[in-house]
Amino acid sequence: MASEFTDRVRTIISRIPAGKIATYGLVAEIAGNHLAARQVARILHSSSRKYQLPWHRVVNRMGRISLGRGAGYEFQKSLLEEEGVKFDSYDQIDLDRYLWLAELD
DNA sequence: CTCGTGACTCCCG
DNA sequence: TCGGGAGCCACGA
Repeated sequence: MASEFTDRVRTIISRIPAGKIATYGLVAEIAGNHLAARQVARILHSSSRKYQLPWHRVVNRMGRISLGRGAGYEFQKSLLEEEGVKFDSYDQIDLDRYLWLAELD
Protein backbone atom coordinates (compact mmCIF):
# COMPACT_ATOMS: atom_id res chain seq x y z
CA MET A 1 0.00 0.00 0.00
CA ALA A 2 1.14 3.49 -0.72
CA SER A 3 0.11 4.93 2.63
CA GLU A 4 -2.48 4.45 5.29
CA PHE A 5 -4.31 7.56 4.27
CA THR A 6 -4.52 6.58 0.62
CA ASP A 7 -5.59 3.08 1.51
CA ARG A 8 -8.32 4.34 3.81
CA VAL A 9 -9.59 6.72 1.19
CA ARG A 10 -9.94 3.97 -1.35
CA THR A 11 -11.69 1.75 1.18
CA ILE A 12 -14.08 4.47 2.22
CA ILE A 13 -15.01 5.38 -1.32
CA SER A 14 -15.64 1.78 -2.22
CA ARG A 15 -18.12 1.59 0.67
CA ILE A 16 -20.32 4.46 -0.43
CA PRO A 17 -23.64 2.83 -1.38
CA ALA A 18 -25.39 3.58 -4.65
CA GLY A 19 -27.86 6.39 -4.30
CA LYS A 20 -25.74 8.09 -1.65
CA ILE A 21 -22.91 10.57 -1.90
CA ALA A 22 -20.00 11.79 0.20
CA THR A 23 -17.93 14.96 0.14
CA TYR A 24 -14.18 15.23 -0.28
CA GLY A 25 -13.87 16.79 3.13
CA LEU A 26 -15.90 14.08 4.79
CA VAL A 27 -13.86 11.28 3.24
CA ALA A 28 -10.66 13.08 4.18
CA GLU A 29 -11.84 13.46 7.75
CA ILE A 30 -12.76 9.80 8.11
CA ALA A 31 -9.45 8.81 6.54
CA GLY A 32 -7.61 10.86 9.11
CA ASN A 33 -7.01 14.35 7.68
CA HIS A 34 -9.86 16.79 7.36
CA LEU A 35 -7.36 19.07 5.66
CA ALA A 36 -6.49 16.61 2.93
CA ALA A 37 -9.60 16.99 0.82
CA ARG A 38 -7.42 17.74 -2.18
CA GLN A 39 -5.58 14.48 -1.84
CA VAL A 40 -8.89 12.66 -1.75
CA ALA A 41 -9.78 14.25 -5.04
CA ARG A 42 -6.44 13.39 -6.55
CA ILE A 43 -6.43 9.83 -5.25
CA LEU A 44 -9.91 9.41 -6.59
CA HIS A 45 -9.03 10.74 -9.98
CA SER A 46 -6.03 8.51 -10.48
CA SER A 47 -7.25 5.46 -8.58
CA SER A 48 -10.71 5.31 -10.07
CA ARG A 49 -9.24 4.21 -13.34
CA LYS A 50 -7.16 1.50 -11.68
CA TYR A 51 -9.45 0.30 -8.94
CA GLN A 52 -12.83 1.11 -10.52
CA LEU A 53 -13.93 3.21 -7.56
CA PRO A 54 -17.33 4.93 -7.60
CA TRP A 55 -15.72 8.35 -7.91
CA HIS A 56 -18.95 9.85 -9.14
CA ARG A 57 -20.42 9.51 -5.64
CA VAL A 58 -18.04 12.10 -4.30
CA VAL A 59 -18.85 15.79 -4.67
CA ASN A 60 -17.73 19.00 -3.02
CA ARG A 61 -18.99 20.53 0.21
CA MET A 62 -21.84 22.27 -1.56
CA GLY A 63 -23.25 19.04 -2.93
CA ARG A 64 -22.17 20.31 -6.31
CA ILE A 65 -20.09 18.51 -8.91
CA SER A 66 -16.67 20.10 -9.14
CA LEU A 67 -16.03 19.18 -12.72
CA GLY A 68 -16.62 21.82 -15.33
CA ARG A 69 -19.05 21.37 -18.17
CA GLY A 70 -17.41 19.32 -20.85
CA ALA A 71 -14.86 17.98 -18.38
CA GLY A 72 -17.01 15.19 -17.07
CA TYR A 73 -19.71 17.17 -15.35
CA GLU A 74 -22.58 15.83 -17.39
CA PHE A 75 -21.20 12.32 -17.20
CA GLN A 76 -21.00 12.32 -13.41
CA LYS A 77 -24.41 13.91 -13.09
CA SER A 78 -26.01 11.27 -15.29
CA LEU A 79 -24.38 8.48 -13.31
CA LEU A 80 -25.78 9.87 -10.08
CA GLU A 81 -29.23 10.43 -11.54
CA GLU A 82 -29.29 6.81 -12.64
CA GLU A 83 -28.77 5.88 -9.00
CA GLY A 84 -31.68 8.03 -7.92
CA VAL A 85 -29.83 11.13 -6.77
CA LYS A 86 -31.79 14.27 -7.56
CA PHE A 87 -30.31 17.65 -8.43
CA ASP A 88 -32.11 20.89 -7.72
CA SER A 89 -32.46 23.84 -10.09
CA TYR A 90 -28.95 24.95 -9.12
CA ASP A 91 -27.51 21.53 -10.05
CA GLN A 92 -26.78 20.86 -6.43
CA ILE A 93 -27.57 17.76 -4.39
CA ASP A 94 -29.55 17.97 -1.15
CA LEU A 95 -26.90 16.83 1.30
CA ASP A 96 -29.35 16.40 4.17
CA ARG A 97 -31.07 13.81 2.04
CA TYR A 98 -28.29 12.06 0.14
CA LEU A 99 -25.13 12.44 2.19
CA TRP A 100 -23.72 9.11 3.22
CA LEU A 101 -23.93 8.80 6.98
CA ALA A 102 -20.47 7.35 7.38
CA GLU A 103 -20.65 7.64 11.15
CA LEU A 104 -23.27 4.92 11.19
CA ASP A 105 -21.03 2.49 9.40
C1' DC B 1 15.26 11.79 -7.49
C1' DT B 2 12.89 16.66 -7.71
C1' DC B 3 9.11 19.69 -9.00
C1' DG B 4 4.56 21.52 -10.27
C1' DT B 5 -0.13 20.79 -10.00
C1' DG B 6 -4.66 20.22 -8.17
C1' DA B 7 -12.40 16.39 -8.67
C1' DC B 8 -11.05 20.94 -1.71
C1' DT B 9 -11.95 23.41 2.49
C1' DC B 10 -11.52 26.32 6.32
C1' DC B 11 -10.26 30.68 8.41
C1' DC B 12 -9.58 35.57 8.74
C1' DG B 13 -9.75 40.49 7.61
C1' DT C 1 -20.84 39.89 2.00
C1' DC C 2 -16.67 38.39 -0.27
C1' DG C 3 -11.72 37.53 -1.57
C1' DG C 4 -7.48 35.61 -0.63
C1' DG C 5 -4.17 32.72 1.80
C1' DA C 6 -2.80 28.49 3.94
C1' DG C 7 -2.78 23.52 4.83
C1' DC C 8 -2.59 18.89 3.01
C1' DC C 9 0.29 15.43 0.05
C1' DA C 10 -0.36 11.80 -4.01
C1' DC C 11 0.78 11.47 -8.66
C1' DG C 12 2.73 12.10 -13.24
C1' DA C 13 6.40 14.15 -16.03
